[in-house]
Amino acid sequence: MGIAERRQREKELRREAIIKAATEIFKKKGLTASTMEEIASRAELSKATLYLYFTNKEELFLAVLLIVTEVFNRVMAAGQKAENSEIENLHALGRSYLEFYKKYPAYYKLLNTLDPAEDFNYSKYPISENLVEANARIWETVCAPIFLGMQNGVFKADTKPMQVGMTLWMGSTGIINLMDHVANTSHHQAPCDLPDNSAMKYVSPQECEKMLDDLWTAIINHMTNPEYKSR
Amino acid sequence: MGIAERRQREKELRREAIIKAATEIFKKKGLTASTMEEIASRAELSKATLYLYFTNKEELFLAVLLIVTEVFNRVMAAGQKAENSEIENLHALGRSYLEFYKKYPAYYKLLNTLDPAEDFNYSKYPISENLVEANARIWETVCAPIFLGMQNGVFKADTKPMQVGMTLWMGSTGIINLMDHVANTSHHQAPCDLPDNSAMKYVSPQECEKMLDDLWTAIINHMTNPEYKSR
Amino acid sequence: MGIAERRQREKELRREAIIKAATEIFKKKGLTASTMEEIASRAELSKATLYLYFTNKEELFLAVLLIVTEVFNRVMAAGQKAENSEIENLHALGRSYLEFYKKYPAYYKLLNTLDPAEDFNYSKYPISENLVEANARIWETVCAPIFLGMQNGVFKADTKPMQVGMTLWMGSTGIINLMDHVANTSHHQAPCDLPDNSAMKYVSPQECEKMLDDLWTAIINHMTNPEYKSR
Amino acid sequence: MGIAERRQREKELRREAIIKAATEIFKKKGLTASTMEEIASRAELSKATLYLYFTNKEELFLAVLLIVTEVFNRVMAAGQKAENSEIENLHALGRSYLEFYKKYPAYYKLLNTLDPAEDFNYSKYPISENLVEANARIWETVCAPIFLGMQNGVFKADTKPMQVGMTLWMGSTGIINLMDHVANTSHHQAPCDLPDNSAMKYVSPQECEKMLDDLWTAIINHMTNPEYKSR
DNA sequence: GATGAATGAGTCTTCATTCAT
DNA sequence: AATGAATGAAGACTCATTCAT
Repeated sequence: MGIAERRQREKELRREAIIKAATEIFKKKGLTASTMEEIASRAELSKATLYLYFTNKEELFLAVLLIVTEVFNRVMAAGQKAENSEIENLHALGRSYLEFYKKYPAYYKLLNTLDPAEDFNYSKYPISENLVEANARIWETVCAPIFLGMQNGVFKADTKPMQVGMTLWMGSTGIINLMDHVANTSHHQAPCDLPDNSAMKYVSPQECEKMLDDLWTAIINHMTNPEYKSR
Repeated sequence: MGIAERRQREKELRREAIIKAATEIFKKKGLTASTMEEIASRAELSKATLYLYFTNKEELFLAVLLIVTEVFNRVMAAGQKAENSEIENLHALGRSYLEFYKKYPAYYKLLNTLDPAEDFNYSKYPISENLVEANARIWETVCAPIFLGMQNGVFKADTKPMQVGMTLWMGSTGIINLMDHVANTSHHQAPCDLPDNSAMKYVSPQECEKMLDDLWTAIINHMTNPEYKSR
Repeated sequence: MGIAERRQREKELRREAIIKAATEIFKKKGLTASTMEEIASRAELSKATLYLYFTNKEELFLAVLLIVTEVFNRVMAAGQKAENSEIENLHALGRSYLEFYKKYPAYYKLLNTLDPAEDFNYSKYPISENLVEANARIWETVCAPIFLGMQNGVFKADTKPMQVGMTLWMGSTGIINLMDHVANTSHHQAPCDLPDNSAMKYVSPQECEKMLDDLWTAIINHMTNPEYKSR
Repeated sequence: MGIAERRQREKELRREAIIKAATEIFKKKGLTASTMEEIASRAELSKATLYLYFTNKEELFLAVLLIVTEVFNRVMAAGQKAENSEIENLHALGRSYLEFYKKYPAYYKLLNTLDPAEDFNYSKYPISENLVEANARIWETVCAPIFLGMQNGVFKADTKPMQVGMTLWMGSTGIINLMDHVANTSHHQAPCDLPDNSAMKYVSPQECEKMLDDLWTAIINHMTNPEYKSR
């Protein structure tokens, strides 16, 4: 009995190893420029082996995307606690997003910089359904505290959940992109001629985190009914 | 005007035609997936001709990027007027960014969704210096009113220009991305199960524009000294 | 009967199952285009198992050919009866050939439409000797009544057995091919513009059988000494 | 003006060179086992060049088939003369077939031993229409004298043109195959144990030709009205 | 004995780039 | 200056075959 199970587990592990390798390569080069050869070599497997686990490059890409999205969901959901206030849970989402970026930078990058692959027909692959479902779950997680808050009267009645959700989302993404940019280019020359007190030239990661916090605070504050405002 | 000059002008026109064609293709497919064949055919030229104007695909890509950046600079600068207040000029930057997106969607997309081409060694190409320079000019344009405002006492002394600039930048990008996303997917189903008053389900482009305006207002307000605040 | 014997028998059965599966696939796609994967799957075995019974694809192909040839021999021989006249036995060969086609269409096809695989060095495989031997037996069967008839004075003394044999052979093959062609294409449109009485457009299988009979009759008649002619 | 024409002509020549090379390879190995590499190398061109002239291997194969069929048509039609009797023209068809085999053995082989490529969807390629048309023309050529002869009362009224045509066809093919077989194996050992007067062992090419002639004579005679019979 | 898993060696096809005209 | 033609160098994907269990 144990043998079959071990086999199964090993197979699962190998699948994950491939996905891990693929994640790195896809992150670096995008779908088109990544080669199965390179992914295989990074996974220390032969090219042909990849095809035992995935029908082709596109499907492997979707598998990667699915894992990334699921991990993302997990991280986001982990911060949500039923016993916390909606406001607290919303703030937690922001922190979780940041945490996700820090813990899985490759995943973050992949999620936010796909190449524009116009002819890629996702829907051809069964796995794409899981992906769509996982994406929907993201939105549910993000919007849940907003809805709850509206029902409980914490947030204003005219709040538009999707709008708020997207704003938080995109805004956070913008700032985290900034943080990432800063992290990766601090050793380059200054992008423009600034006055001499170069202390102000750059935004530190810490400052970015603060900006992120500010953004969420501002937006949440904006839709919170006065009697629930804390800060 | 002599023959040589006409020749020169025709050559310039052809170069631009190539860049125009390349822009469309690169936008649709990114650097790697675009082919010289397709670009040539769109420009109604032979593949070989492209190589008379650009040494290779990478250089053509940089040329496209340079044009895009320059147009962007032009649009951003066009809204700045010496006779206007710094606050007014800052707001104008936000409006110009939006205008750029609307007028040159292909350029906008290119500027914001490059594929991650790690091996692409820009610096190999002389043209990359122009690009770096053009990028620097963006920052100068964006930061100029902030600096000026600080010197004039309109903005708080502890304002960090780059930080503010980047926040405006990334935040705006986030919202415009959102708007673009909305524009391209408004016919799809709701991404999650929302309550029945579906009026609030989607963010309209108009709402996005408002969000953008709010963002700028909030940030500018934040750093403006009380005595200069208008709204 | 002991375990070893049962084992032996099971092994034989499995071998035959593989050959059966392979026959179908080879018939459909020829040697090169057939894959071990497909054969294995049709035999409901794993690919690796095939290699327990055959050293490689080529040898499996030869094994199939050998079986086919042996079955062919069996069918041809089955119609021959020592008590019958040579003329009767010759006619029986023609009927047997037709019977073989009808009973084992896949075998027939395989025997008559091999792909031209020039590099395939049969002689490398021991089994090829059996095959050569089996092929020789075909000729013996076919030529035997001719020789006998010549010895008995039934057939003319200047008859050339091989020539007659081959003529019968190839002629029959031609007609059976025709029959097969007709069977597989009767639903298509007429291959050329024929006059309206389309009754004559096609050759029915029955007509083909008649043609076959006529061919044999004509050839046999041709070499039969007048005093033995029956029809 | 001359330049463009020369270009055009050279291009046509190159196309033919590729088809020539492909014919040889396809004849030897069939569609599946032939490689573009080998064809290219035989044509003394690079692999990629083949793709300038044909969209893929299948289309190249069809192009080869089309050429072969057209040459065949040409050879068959060349023997037909309006001033000759229908009987004479029918005989000429048989001679032309033999001539085709002798002059273009590779073509003959290709036409008669295609591999069974079940999934090959010919109709996908525009060129397949030409092929279908060329095939139809074969039948028209073969059947024309039969029809004419029937109209003129030379052949019996109950003659079935297609049946006769196919019989001639397949019968001839059978005999020519035999001839080819003989030609290619005369150096092998005897396929069976024949008596010592081995003079009768083999059918000489000349004998084959005689057989062929006999076949046609027999069939034509069979359907000819008595008053027109010559031999 | 049977098989799941792995892979080396291709094979088709594409494409950036060069070159003769 | 422009281009048709040619090709070397990849890259996705396949498959016969091996091997550890």
